Amino acid sequence: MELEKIKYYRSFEAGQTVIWAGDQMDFVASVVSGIATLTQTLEDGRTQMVGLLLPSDFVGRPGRARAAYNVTATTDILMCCFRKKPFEEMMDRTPHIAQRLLQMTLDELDAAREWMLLLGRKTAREKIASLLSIVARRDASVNMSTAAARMTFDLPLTREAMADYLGLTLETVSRQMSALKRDGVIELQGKRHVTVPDMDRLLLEAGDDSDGGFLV
Amino acid sequence: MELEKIKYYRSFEAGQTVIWAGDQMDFVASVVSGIATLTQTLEDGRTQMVGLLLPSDFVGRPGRARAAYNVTATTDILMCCFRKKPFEEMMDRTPHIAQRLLQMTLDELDAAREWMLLLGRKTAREKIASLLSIVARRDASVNMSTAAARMTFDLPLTREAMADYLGLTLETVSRQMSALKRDGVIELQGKRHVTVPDMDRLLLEAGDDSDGGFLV
DNA sequence: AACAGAATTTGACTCAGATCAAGCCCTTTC
DNA sequence: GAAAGGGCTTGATCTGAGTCAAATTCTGTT
Repeated sequence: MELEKIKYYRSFEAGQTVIWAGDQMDFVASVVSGIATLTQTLEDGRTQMVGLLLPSDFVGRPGRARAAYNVTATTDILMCCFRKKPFEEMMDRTPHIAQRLLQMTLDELDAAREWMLLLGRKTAREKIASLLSIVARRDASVNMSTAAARMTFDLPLTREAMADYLGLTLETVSRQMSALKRDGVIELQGKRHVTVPDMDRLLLEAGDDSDGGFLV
Repeated sequence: MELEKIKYYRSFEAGQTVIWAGDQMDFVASVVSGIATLTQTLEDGRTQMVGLLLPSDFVGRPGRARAAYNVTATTDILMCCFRKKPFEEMMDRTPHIAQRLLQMTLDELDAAREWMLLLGRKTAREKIASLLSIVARRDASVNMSTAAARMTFDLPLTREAMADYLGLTLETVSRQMSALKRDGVIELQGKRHVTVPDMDRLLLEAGDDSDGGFLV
């Protein structure tokens, strides 16, 4: 594909900021490996994560000069970048790219709206359960494990990052994790490694309709 | 334009439901006049508005059979509809449409993310002030009035709809409206007609960076 | 192995916003 | 013009999550 010619790679270490909101951003990129976060902040420092970037996710917006959000590497991360100008020109010539990007953006919009419901209306416990089931689900799709059975994964986020994602404080996140553990909904090996003995139970705690339509 | 040939109009009265989440949806549409809302609900009835549809906004998703959200007319509304099948075929043939749709979707995504910050991190007072400034801003762009001066508009939403948008209860909305009035940030003529004597003051109360980048 | 610093947990207390409960203000309607 | 109902306001009280403040556990380092 023609895109190959204009791509290059950049890597960032865990904790590094990839882009600051408001900065000039002359490339678009997609995540190859690792995890990054999109965050917004109020000037007094309150911060809200507005997106989680997983491998294959796209960053940047054609037709916009400046970054709208902070992008931070949560783990070591490798990104595949395209200079924006050539990318935009190619998009004009190759309808397929715009269509693909449209599908991805619509998926992100759905995920954002799902998250609005969570932020606006769910309790702290439901929020935590929702986040855990999303991470579990993603892991399941990668490891093609069976759906409702026992399930194990690593949390890719610190308690603080979880709090920023869920619109909570890190103390509340910690308390609710402890509560879910005490109630047998999850088991913890260390702080980050989680086992879910009964996925349906977790989904129930998340408060969604049982079908579950998260994307992220 | 070729789209003209497959379009038709539908109108709905204030309060009517345009589409239920989960329903078959064999058309896409754009709002001609009036206002509609996109809402999501948890099965116990908690509801969160995830989008506000104003004239020129687009509803529906190419490549998806069922509606993801409830769409409700807040005012009498006129929509311009296209049957989905022909619309999708046309999108394949006409790259321009996909590109235009991509821009609109990216704008919606930005708005959704701005709203995530509001839902996750703002206080009730800031939420109300934010909503008022968005409505005021939209009105200003329609009526091309000057920016920071005295400004007057009608709220297109009931207190309950405001609550669903902001992730609050209608009592809290009412109390905060009263508080903003008491503090001279807004003036009320009746329940729905609002005057903002000092737009900068309102923006300050909304807690955003002073530049303000809301889209909706 | 002991130390330093970060990440996390836990406790005590506070408070913003929810809940429950009247009551008020408009329209509409009979 | 009385009644009825929807939309809104206001008050009293309750509570879930925030805040402040220590512990505790984990990790990497010297």
